[in-house]
Amino acid sequence: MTAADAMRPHDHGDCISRVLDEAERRVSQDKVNFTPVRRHVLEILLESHAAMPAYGLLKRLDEDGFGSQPPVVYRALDFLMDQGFVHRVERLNAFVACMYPHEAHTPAFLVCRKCRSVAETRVASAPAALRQEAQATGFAIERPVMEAEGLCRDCASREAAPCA
Amino acid sequence: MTAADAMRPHDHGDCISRVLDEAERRVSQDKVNFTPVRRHVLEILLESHAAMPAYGLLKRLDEDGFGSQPPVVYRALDFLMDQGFVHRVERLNAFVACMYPHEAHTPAFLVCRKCRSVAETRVASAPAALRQEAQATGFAIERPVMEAEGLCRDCASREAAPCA
DNA sequence: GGCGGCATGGTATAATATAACATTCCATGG
DNA sequence: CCATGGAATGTTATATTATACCATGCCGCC
Repeated sequence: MTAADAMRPHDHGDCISRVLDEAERRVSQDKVNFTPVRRHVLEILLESHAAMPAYGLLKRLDEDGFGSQPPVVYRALDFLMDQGFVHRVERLNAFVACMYPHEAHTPAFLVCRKCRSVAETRVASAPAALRQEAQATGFAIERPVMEAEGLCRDCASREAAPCA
Repeated sequence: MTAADAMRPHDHGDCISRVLDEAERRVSQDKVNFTPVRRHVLEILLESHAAMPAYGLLKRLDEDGFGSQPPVVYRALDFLMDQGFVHRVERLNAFVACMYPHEAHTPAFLVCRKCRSVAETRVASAPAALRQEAQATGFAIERPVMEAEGLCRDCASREAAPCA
């Protein structure tokens, strides 16, 4: 699935089960502890390709009978990010399920400033200019952040014809 | 000045006056309104190459006799970002003075996760992979965000020899 | 059994950001 | 001259995001 695919209708059940399967596989392999809260947070995020703020997730957790306090969701998110199942979208202070949990990658996002939809794509590494600068200054890059804020196709057409 | 230079001692008064001069020039040219609060926020940010959180700036504004309420600083920052005099570092929810206010550019940052120092460099555009994805999905990129979290040279050496 | 590590539950509070409304100043046109 | 409208500011209140900290339970292991 590419980011372009994600923006079109598709069999979303597939996304969910592919990712969850991968998570389960890793659990048994790496002995990581895929507890109910953690799993549930991932499931919620997988319900859509949109980024969700921590407190949106927390509300869901509460409704679904898990804890209702901030640390609950932040702990689960920390775990899921460590495992690479979830990414943080810095521009939004929000979180998305990773669409490529089975392959190491540097994620990059297209973030619509209007509807806040998020498309994930993979890139090989940080931009060359940034890597060079890092090299020159002795800076060790650990986590590149690549995001682009803009307008998705749908919002752009709505902006062009505001009467719609 | 390159990011590498910023990380070394240098005549910092030069940085300040170069940037302020440019700001003044643009003010008269573009008829933008470089009011005292706005100017003071820029001056504070120019005091160092570090990123400063909004409430750190606000504290300074208050001490220096400008307003003490959040909107004061956020409005000034919005203005300065529109003018390209200030960038927002998403990873830190913090702000830095731009080191290249006289040239249009896409900024990119190296952000130390330990000391939170920030080095700015310029890149030509968003990474090719992201631009391609945008093209494919009809997404219009307006503001690329490129940051790399990691360890600066100083913090790395301190981490290696924690007894220091 | 006791100990250590890990996960959880929870309180409290810190840090970041915006909404909304009132006021002032001043350029511009009637 | 003065009305009017835009831009900047002042201020209150509140929303949103995040972490510090302490207590408890569970489980594997020596």
